[in-house]
Amino acid sequence: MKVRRLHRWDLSPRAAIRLQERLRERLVLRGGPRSPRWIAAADASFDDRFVYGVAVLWDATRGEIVEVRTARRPLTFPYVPGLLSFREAPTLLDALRPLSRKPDLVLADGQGIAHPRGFGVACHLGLLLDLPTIGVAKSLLVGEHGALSRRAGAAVPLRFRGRQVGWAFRSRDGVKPLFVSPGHRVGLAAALRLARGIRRRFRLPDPIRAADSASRAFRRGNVARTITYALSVSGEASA
DNA sequence: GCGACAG
DNA sequence: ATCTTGTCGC
Repeated sequence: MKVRRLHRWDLSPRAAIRLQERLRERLVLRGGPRSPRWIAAADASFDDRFVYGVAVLWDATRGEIVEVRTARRPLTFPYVPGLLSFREAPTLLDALRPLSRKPDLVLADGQGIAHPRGFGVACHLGLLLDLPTIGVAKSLLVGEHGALSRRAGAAVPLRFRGRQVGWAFRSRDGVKPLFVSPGHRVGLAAALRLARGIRRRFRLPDPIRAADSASRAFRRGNVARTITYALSVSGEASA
C-alpha cells in the first residue's frame, strides 16, 4: 500500500516534537470502520544496531493471519518517551508497505492520542497511511482513569488534561488493562468498539500478538521461522 | 528541582 | 524494548 511522505525522519528530538504539534492538526478523530475484515498490525523488536519490524495482515472473517512482511533498518533515533514513532515507524512502514491488500483498520502497539501532544505512534502511522488506526498500549504514558472491573470487556475512560483521550480496557479476566486510543480516522467510541471486536486469546489482540512474537523471531535470525510464529499465533497448526 | 515516562 | 531462572498460580 502507499505511504505518504509528509516529512523527513532524520530529525532532532526537538524538531520531532515540533513536527508532532504540526501533524496532530491533520488528524481526523471520528468515524471508523463498521465491520473491518482486513486488519493489519505492526510491531518491532530491537538489538544494539537495528530495528526489526513485522507487519501481519489478519482476516477477521476467518480469524487467521494471511500475510506476513518484514523490514529491518539501522537504529537511528534514541528511545524518548513521547517520540516512539521516530524510532520505529520508518521500519514499520517498510513492513506495512508491501502488504498486498489495503487493510480496513491498522493496529499499533503503543498509544494513539493518549499522548503528551496527542500524537502517538498510532496517529503517526494512520496519518502517513491515510487509514483508520487505533493504538493499543500495554502500559500508560499519560492520563488517569477510575476503577475498572476485572471482567473481560470492561472499560473506563482514560482522561488527560480534562479530556477523554482513550480507554483503560480489560481484554481478559483479571489481566492488567490495555490502553486503547484513536490513532486516525477513528473516534473514541469506535476505538473501544473495534478493540472489543478483535479476537484476543491472550491479553493482546491476536493480530498484535502475532506481530509481537514474529518480530522477536525475526530479530533472532530467521525469516521462515518468523512467518511460522505469526501463523501459529493466528491459530493455524504449527506445522 | 523532583517525579513520570508507550516501546 | 532487552538482559535472564526460577517460581507462583490457574
